[in-house]
Amino acid sequence: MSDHRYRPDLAKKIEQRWQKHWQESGTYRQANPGDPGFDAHRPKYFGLDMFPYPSGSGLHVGHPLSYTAADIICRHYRMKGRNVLHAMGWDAFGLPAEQYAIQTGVHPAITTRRAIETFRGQLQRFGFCYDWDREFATIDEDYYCWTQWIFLELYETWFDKDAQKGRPIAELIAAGESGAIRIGIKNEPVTDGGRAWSELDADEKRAFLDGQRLAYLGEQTVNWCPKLGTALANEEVIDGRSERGEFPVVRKPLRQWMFRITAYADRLLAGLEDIDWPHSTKSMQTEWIGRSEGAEIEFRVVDQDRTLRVYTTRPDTIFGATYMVVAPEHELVAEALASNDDPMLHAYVEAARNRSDLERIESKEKTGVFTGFMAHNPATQKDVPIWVADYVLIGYGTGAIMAVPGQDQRDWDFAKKFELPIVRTVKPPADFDGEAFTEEGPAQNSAFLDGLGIADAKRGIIEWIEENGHGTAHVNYRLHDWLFSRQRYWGEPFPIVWDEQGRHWPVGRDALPVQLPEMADYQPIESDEPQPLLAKAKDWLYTTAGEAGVDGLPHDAKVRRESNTMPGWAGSCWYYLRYADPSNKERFAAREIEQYWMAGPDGKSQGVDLYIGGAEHAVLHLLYARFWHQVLFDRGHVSTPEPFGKMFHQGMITGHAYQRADKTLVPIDEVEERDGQSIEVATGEAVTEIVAKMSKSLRNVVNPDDLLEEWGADTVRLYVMYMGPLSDSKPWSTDDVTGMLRFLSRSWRAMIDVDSGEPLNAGAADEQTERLLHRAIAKVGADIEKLHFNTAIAAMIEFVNGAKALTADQSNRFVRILAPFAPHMAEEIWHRMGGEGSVANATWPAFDEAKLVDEEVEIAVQILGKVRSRIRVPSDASKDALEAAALADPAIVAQLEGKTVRKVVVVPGRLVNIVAQ
RNA sequence: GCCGGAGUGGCGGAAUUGGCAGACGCGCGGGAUUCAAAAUCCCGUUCCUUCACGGGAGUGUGGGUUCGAUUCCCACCUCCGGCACCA
Repeated sequence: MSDHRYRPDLAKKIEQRWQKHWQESGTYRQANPGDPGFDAHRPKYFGLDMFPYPSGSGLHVGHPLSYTAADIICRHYRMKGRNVLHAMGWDAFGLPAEQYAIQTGVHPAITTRRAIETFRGQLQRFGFCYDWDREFATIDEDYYCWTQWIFLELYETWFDKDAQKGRPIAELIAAGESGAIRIGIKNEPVTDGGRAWSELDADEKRAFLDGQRLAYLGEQTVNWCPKLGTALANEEVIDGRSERGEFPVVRKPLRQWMFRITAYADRLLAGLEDIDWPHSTKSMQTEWIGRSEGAEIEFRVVDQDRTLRVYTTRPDTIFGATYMVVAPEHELVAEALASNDDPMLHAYVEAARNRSDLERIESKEKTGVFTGFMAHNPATQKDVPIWVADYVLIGYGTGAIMAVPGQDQRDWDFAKKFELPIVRTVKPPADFDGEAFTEEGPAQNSAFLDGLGIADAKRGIIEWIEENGHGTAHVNYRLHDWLFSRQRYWGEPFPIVWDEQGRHWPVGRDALPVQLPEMADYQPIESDEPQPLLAKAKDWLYTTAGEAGVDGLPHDAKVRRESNTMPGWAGSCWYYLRYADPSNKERFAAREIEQYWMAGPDGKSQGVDLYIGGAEHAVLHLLYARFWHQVLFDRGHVSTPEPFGKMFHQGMITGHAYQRADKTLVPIDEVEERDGQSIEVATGEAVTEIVAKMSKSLRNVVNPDDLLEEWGADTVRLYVMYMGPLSDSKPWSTDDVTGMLRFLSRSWRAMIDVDSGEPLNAGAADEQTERLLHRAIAKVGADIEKLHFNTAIAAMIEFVNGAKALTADQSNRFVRILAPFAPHMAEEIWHRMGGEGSVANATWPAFDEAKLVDEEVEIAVQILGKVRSRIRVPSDASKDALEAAALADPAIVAQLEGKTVRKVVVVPGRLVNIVAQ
């Protein structure tokens, strides 16, 4: 009876022992520049995992998937001699934690800390090589102090358009004072025209500066979610519902803290070119930013003292603008309602207002009503009607368009329905039988533009528009400024106070953090009107300038704290920087430490070396974090222009479910296998097995704790990596896990005597085994770097299956390539074999190129592309030798009888193809 | 509708530059060991055809380029992800 076989029980014992040992001896602690024992000559590797949100329900199988991948990479580079930064922390502020606290009636500070404990415990049982000394949570005062500090940096930065760079507000003041800039009519900095800084009074100066800050108060139509009791960013609203909870969202004008992310639109686009990210994610960001070039054109409204400004990407078609359309929320509509009592108009606007975005999207049938106003088309000199219609959106461009039915299908549909005139200004080809013509063609019916192609016509008309004062060329973005305030409790307070005149003041850096007040009552106020929860904490809310640490006001001046909180994204925007230097009290991270881990010892690295995480954050976290990072870079606080040099998305782990004939789904526990058929127990009907998302309702969710209990961590790590390519979505199949346990068990048996538990050592090395080992070392190393973990594991399996008795030296090398994948087993064997220190610090084994090829190879001989025979030849056989050997092969000779050989194609080492007829 | 990605055995998947399709794992079949079972080990396992040797077909479908195509080109189908009246 062998007591030392590798089974789950032994695996768990080994795993617990080593996890304890690693923690106690600080095996995975990584020294920083300046620390004793730090080797500054080694290259760095910064492997980053997505910042987990510690929810009350614990880890999900998606976490171990991407975390194991990063763990293998980090362990591999460590063995290759790099300093590796790999840490874990907690994204702990935010709505879900607060919702969970409300459900359970326990304070979010408690539920969140508890959830963190659960998550940490679960992650530690996987044996990940995090440097736990670097752990922090966004709710730690030491951390959110710096989140507030970065907010103040954005507050004190303006974007210099000419330099395409964020600069300190102090430089803007200096430029004003020196006369280098003047203040234009739209309160923007200009070089000529406008007013001098000295002509402005104090309030005007303040308004000018506030209008330039990257963090500013904007009166905006925001996405208000009554159910969640908070406003949401555009990115958090999907089809008119909240991303979290899927509650209805309505539009509401609100004065809120905003980030001027639109100023960085071009920088955010340009930066994508320099980073190694999935193409799909780059294009999602590009589309989200939605840059387009065109013109803003002013149309005089007939008999009214106002103009109507439209944005168009096709100013060249202005001669075909036969009517105008404004969105129902456009201010001109309010004026129309006041001066026009047409019941149709009133009814339409009322209906449009009550129509949700969802309903608008669902029905593409064009609707609209004439407003009663006419606009003057400056190109045709004709007056055209202004309609209101909900196919024009208030949130894009100016909320108004010039309608050109001849060149725009939407306008065509509308014009047809309401019998509006259509003028084609681009000549379609003779055989064109479509409706609106949107392709390239010569201009017509367009006076001085006639005959020009679209690009030339655009240039010509923009010149004309600008010369005649009708408008200007304009670059438009779909991206909106980022709404940054939430009306909830569980978030970072803003480092801002309000004085009695209603002016806002920054809290001094020395007074940070502005602590989140303890509140017993954190129930949200479900309401149609925004009511920040922190306003209920009166003692905290009302204070003095001195107490709040505000410069520029008398010490005893009464102030009221900003009662909004930051959204969940705040903490995750910069956490990777804090991993570098998590306990720094003077700075978010010491300069030289940040520089080493982000830019590298040679300054050439583009931030994080590998960031593995889901694709669902493509336009949220990944865009926001880039924006903050670019601002910090412009202000000289970080050393790389981009935060994440390489990004990789893992696929989703799905589950199985069953489908009835009518396509409805059946949970897995309501189906039985009978005679090889899947039968729904309740009905006796046959159902088919399909792949479906894991969900509680289908009862196909896999719990990581159960997996660890049943198999042990090393087996589970191997299985999630072996399922398929990391980036693919793939179904969980518990039956397959056993294959990985068998592989580990065989590996163990190849190196350890299962009767005595002592390491095995064959007397002499078997040459074929040695070759297989070299091949495995080469393949595993190369595959890890390519993130091809499934084939790396297959290579190790092939080695173990093909190996004869191993020498101690062979075991020693094999256990080192196994170590990144199955670190506990590898550590155990390493020590039983008398290895020094931790296998995690052993060097990656070398291989000999010469041992990768066999001396003799079998190559295929084809006739007309079909394999007819195989011959064994020396692997370095020449072309001529191969051809001769192939033509001499008896099977080939027989096949060629009566045929003429026209050509022989020889690929050395691969095959011979004989063309014969 | 537009933009990505993907379609390979019963299942998950593998295939350097265009060069032996199905590595590796699961499952399944057969055998060894065992009183028996578990575990383990060995052999087999794309489909059709043949007693067999062998032959034929085959990487979503249809064409094309090539001595040779899972790989390149064209058209189409299906699935997944994203965007969607963006002027």
